[in-house]
Amino acid sequence: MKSRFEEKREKSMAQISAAALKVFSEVGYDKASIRLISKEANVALGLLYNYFPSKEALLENILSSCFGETLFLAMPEEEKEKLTLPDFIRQLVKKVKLNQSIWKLYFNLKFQNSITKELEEITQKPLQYTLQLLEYFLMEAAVPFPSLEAKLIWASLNGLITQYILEDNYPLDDMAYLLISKYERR
Amino acid sequence: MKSRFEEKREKSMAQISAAALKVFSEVGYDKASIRLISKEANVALGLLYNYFPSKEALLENILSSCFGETLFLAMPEEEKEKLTLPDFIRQLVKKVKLNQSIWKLYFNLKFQNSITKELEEITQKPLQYTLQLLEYFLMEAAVPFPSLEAKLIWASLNGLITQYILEDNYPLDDMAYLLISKYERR
Amino acid sequence: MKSRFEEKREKSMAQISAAALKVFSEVGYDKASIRLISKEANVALGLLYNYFPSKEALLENILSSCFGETLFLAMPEEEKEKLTLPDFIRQLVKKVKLNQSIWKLYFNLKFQNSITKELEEITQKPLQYTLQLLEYFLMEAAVPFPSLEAKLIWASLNGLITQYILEDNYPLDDMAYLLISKYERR
Amino acid sequence: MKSRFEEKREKSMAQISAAALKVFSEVGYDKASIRLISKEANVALGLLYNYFPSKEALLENILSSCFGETLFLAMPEEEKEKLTLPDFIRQLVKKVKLNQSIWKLYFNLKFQNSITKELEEITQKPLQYTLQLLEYFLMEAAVPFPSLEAKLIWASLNGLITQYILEDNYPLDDMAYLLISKYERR
DNA sequence: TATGAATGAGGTTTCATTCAT
DNA sequence: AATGAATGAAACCTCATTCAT
Repeated sequence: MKSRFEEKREKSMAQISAAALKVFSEVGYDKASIRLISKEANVALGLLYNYFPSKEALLENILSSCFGETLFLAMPEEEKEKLTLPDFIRQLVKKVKLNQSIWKLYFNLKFQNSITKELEEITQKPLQYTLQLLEYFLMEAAVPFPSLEAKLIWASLNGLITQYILEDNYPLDDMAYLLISKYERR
Repeated sequence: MKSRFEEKREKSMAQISAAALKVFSEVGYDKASIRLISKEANVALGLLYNYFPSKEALLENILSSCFGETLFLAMPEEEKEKLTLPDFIRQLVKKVKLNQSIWKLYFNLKFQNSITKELEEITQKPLQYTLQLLEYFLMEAAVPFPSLEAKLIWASLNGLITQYILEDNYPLDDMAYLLISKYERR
Repeated sequence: MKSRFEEKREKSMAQISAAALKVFSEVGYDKASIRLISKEANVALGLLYNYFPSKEALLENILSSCFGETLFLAMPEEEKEKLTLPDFIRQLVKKVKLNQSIWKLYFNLKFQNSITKELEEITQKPLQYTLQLLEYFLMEAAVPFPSLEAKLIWASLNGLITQYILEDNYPLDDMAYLLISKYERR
Repeated sequence: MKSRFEEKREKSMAQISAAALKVFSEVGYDKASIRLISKEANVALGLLYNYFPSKEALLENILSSCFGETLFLAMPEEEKEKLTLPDFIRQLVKKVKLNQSIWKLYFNLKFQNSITKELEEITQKPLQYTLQLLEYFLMEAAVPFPSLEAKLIWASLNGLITQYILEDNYPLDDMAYLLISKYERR
């Protein structure tokens, strides 16, 4: 059973993390001041430091707890075998739509050279895993140059995601459908 | 004929702009301090303010003088008619390789919500023009859904560009070739 | 007979006081955070404020309960008459060795101008008493300039104590012996 | 010839250093806020960081430029040979009177455990040199246990200095005379 | 034109203290 | 009595910008 304090802790941590993710993704990690985050979280300026030793640690915590899930890292082996490329894309799109903030934050960090070694470790694994998954699908489908082709699909998906993130009303579903159609019958 | 002062002005402005673009793209706009820029430009700390009223104005100047050229805004109408999609992609790739910094800066700003209305105006026109160009090619080639398809190609190209910018030794040429091959004979 | 609550009170107060003295003397009063003190005392962060209204009050309590004893304030008049200067020095040295922390804290406060009027009152009396004691010894021994001489001995002792506190393996006993030898046969 | 800027630099650095030494010695290094120092120096809050990379660097600069001189480190060898113990003490006293602040700061740091390795290096050399000088005098004068005796004199002098620093109207000259008299005719 | 010293608002972080439980 | 989450003032430090020379 959770103690009274544990509950408060978790509630506050969740509030702060959520607020931080929101602010990080909205204005960028660097411009997201602690003041702004705490205001967004409706907590006092210094409370953040009860839970996270630094702004950077807060970032790492958010990424490590969220980023992997937005890709397919957690998927069990047996499900992977049943998945097809179209499924994969459709599911990825669904996940992206639910996790716009984390994707925006990720690209923000990338284009800011703010990815430290710790963050690199957190983000690299799911990304590589995704690429391997793509290669696997293409090999199964006997597509030529499966590795190169996987890279292309991944780049295209990345492009779609960034457009979707940056542009209001981007027709992500249509685009995904179009992309899928290119790889369906081979 | 340019006066001696004008020459000095232009030399200093060029030095500062070049240094600023370099630093902006390397560390990101926000983390690029005026001190760092002036050091990189080998000029005094305050000189920048003789030419640009603010850091943001400097950014605008850089983007407005460089960004359009990296796309096809300056291309005359008659050349446009001779261009084909594969040509377009190849040339775009070439331009991207020569202008990595400006692209990196552009994405940096985008993912930071640092694009003000002024910057939006500067960057939007070339981008829309590019999309129109793509649509034009696809209509010429009688591709179905030319508008949607143009969007997809553009997203894919964006994806390739971001990968190229962020990853060492990304095989951009191979990827571009693969992308082209998908649209060549239809 | 003490109630259960009183026992708890006293135990907690003692724990906190002991921990505070340790931490104060180790890192200095200013840098000794309440968090560190409570951790050292194995009590909750806020418990301290059940017993002491402020950090400063805690300090005052510690000094007023310890500082006097490390000098000879508590000594009864009849013992004082039997004491000689060598005895006094030997006993002082012994006390200093047992109370390094309190001495270190005292000097820490002194050199920080953190001695408030309240603390001044607490510390001044034992120190003056000690000086009077020294004068008394010297007058008994018919030393010329007993008052000035007392000041010199006290300064020398202070010097020895600070060296002992600040330097590992300082030969305090040898030094005290040497000092005694200067005043023994007169 | 000094440039306009060099002059300003030096003037500001001197102002800041002087103010810092004053404030450090008055309230202690830790409690001496940058705000207070800049107010005392009549400069803006941030100017300090044009000249010193950090508060600690400012401290090091002050100590390394002042501390050595307050002892006898700079004294040439031939003068050292002409010096006697009484001379030494008299001169030391004179120097202490002129450099109360630096001495107070030194003790403040010592009793705060704020002496870093860099500061240790800066202060240790002059102190050791002083002790060696004392030993030299005592050996010349054929005093028994010259090394121990040097330590005692040094401790006594330290004691006198601290009393002088901490107490208004402490009769330092009289005390020094008395101390000298103990070592004069041997 | 060019210099860099100077300014002060605002960044991240610490910490004495309060208070609901 | 005891807990530790919560508060916000104030610490050190950075940096865009101004300005006298």
